Amino acid sequence: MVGGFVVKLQSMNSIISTANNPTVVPTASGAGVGASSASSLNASPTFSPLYQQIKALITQSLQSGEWKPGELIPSEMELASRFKVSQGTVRKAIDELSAENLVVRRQGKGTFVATHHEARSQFRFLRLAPDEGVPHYPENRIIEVKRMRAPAEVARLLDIKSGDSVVFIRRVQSFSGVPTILDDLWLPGSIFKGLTVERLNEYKGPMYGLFETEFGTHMIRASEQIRAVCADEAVASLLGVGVGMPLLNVERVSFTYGDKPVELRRGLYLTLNHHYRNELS
Amino acid sequence: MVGGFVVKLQSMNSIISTANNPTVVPTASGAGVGASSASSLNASPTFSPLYQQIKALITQSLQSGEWKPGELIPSEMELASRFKVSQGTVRKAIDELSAENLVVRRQGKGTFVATHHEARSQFRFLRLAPDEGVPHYPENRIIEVKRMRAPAEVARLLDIKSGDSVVFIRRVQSFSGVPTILDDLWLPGSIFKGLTVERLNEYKGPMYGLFETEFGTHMIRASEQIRAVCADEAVASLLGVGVGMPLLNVERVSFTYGDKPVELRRGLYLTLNHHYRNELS
DNA sequence: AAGTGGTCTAGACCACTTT
DNA sequence: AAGTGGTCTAGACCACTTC
Repeated sequence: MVGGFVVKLQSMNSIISTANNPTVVPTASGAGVGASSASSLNASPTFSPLYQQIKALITQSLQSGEWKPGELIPSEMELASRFKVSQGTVRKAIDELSAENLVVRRQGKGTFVATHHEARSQFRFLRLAPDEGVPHYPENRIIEVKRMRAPAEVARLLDIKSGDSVVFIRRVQSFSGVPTILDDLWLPGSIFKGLTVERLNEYKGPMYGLFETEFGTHMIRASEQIRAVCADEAVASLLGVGVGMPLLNVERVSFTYGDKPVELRRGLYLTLNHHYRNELS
Repeated sequence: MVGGFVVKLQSMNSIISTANNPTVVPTASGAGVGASSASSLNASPTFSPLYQQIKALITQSLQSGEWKPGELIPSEMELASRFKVSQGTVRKAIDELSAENLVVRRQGKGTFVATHHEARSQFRFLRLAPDEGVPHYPENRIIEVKRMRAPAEVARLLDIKSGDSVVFIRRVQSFSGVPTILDDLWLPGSIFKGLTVERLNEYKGPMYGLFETEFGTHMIRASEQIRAVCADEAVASLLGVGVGMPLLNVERVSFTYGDKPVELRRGLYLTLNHHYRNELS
């Protein structure tokens, strides 16, 4: 990435009225971004503010891997000169990226690409907390890893074709030795080639860290649906509880850049001594 | 509120060093920002940035009822001149208040105090969504309203004394005629005087709207803990399901300005055709 | 001392709403 | 036309980190 490709305008009107310019105005060195075509007939093409365009450009660099998780990105001043905009505009773009947890600012040091290898955001995606005491990370036990063909429902949620290869993982997580979470995961086979039970067991730390480091896939957000269910025989046996024990059924779809789904997870949570915490604001 | 009492500085150092000023300095005419200097002793009492102080002042006006829910607050320019700071600083303060849903900006019209009487934020605190189709608001049936003395646990969560008066409400909410939510609520008696089953039944719309309008208490955030339980006989009967049916147990504490708890709610959700939705980001 | 992000200001113009 | 919030710029200084 060298030249800034940015459209400096806030609305279509200004351009049109000023002169008979095309709907897109290139800045010093480039053609426009978000410049929806140079069509003469424009049915309200909705332009973004400059900082939104800058934000999109930065996000592209994150997605393309130009800057990898944990790495330092260019300073605001440097990005400003690269994109030929003011530092304040870059700042506003990064403000939003920071609010969305895509990057992390550190005063005096710079702005870093967010990573799952940090205690800071360790509990962002682990919502099960103990009723008493402080949260801590569970122990991991991999039950099964296999490749299979995606059932229709799994394929639909992962946005792949039914029958496409997926990696299936079953694991049990325990707190202080007490089995509490039974997770079933389905991962797109095209992304997670070579994922084995050995690699999963070798890896200490959060699984999203492994996804990030070993498979170049950084998860940035997830959507969950929660229901109450009863343990059947198989589940009860794995969690060491009686059949019929009420459990939280947490179905999660995780996304990477560009709203691309990269994980489907079905968790069964035992909530005798833990609870799913949620802040509504 | 007339004069702005605002400390224009970013750290304690500047104050102490400049002179033997008190820790708070009124800004008659806008003394210099960040009058830097060398300090003799840094006790590190952590000063807030100017915009945080402005934010706190605005929040006070919200809390005191100077501006009521739904009302227009003074424009950014007016607040800037009132507090003797720049418009940009007021803007940054309001940016955060807006992000926290305490106020709502409307371009061209002004900034309004957030209210629960709006379709916009109707589903902010109703997280149960249908598995199929679009979300809609449930019908309400009040089962019981009574005053009682707060049990120890209820008192603890509401931050009142055990035995203090509380209003207890039980209601069932239905979607398309199907009973789905059984709510038990405990409200501090000191705030909710004169709350009767008639008033609850008269009132159409979200209960937080009634709290806001009739009792001057605006709920701004809530904390939930979710568990899986099984329906006992009483619950099963009210929800029209069999004993042992798994249900979500959602325990909520709601807060108004100043992190003051104003509601304790225990909801039991039937999740056969609905789910609790949650976005992790 | 130099470089980074964080705060504050001042001014310009745009987009939207109401008068 | 006037007033509001929204965007963009430019410059100053502060706080923090590293050299």
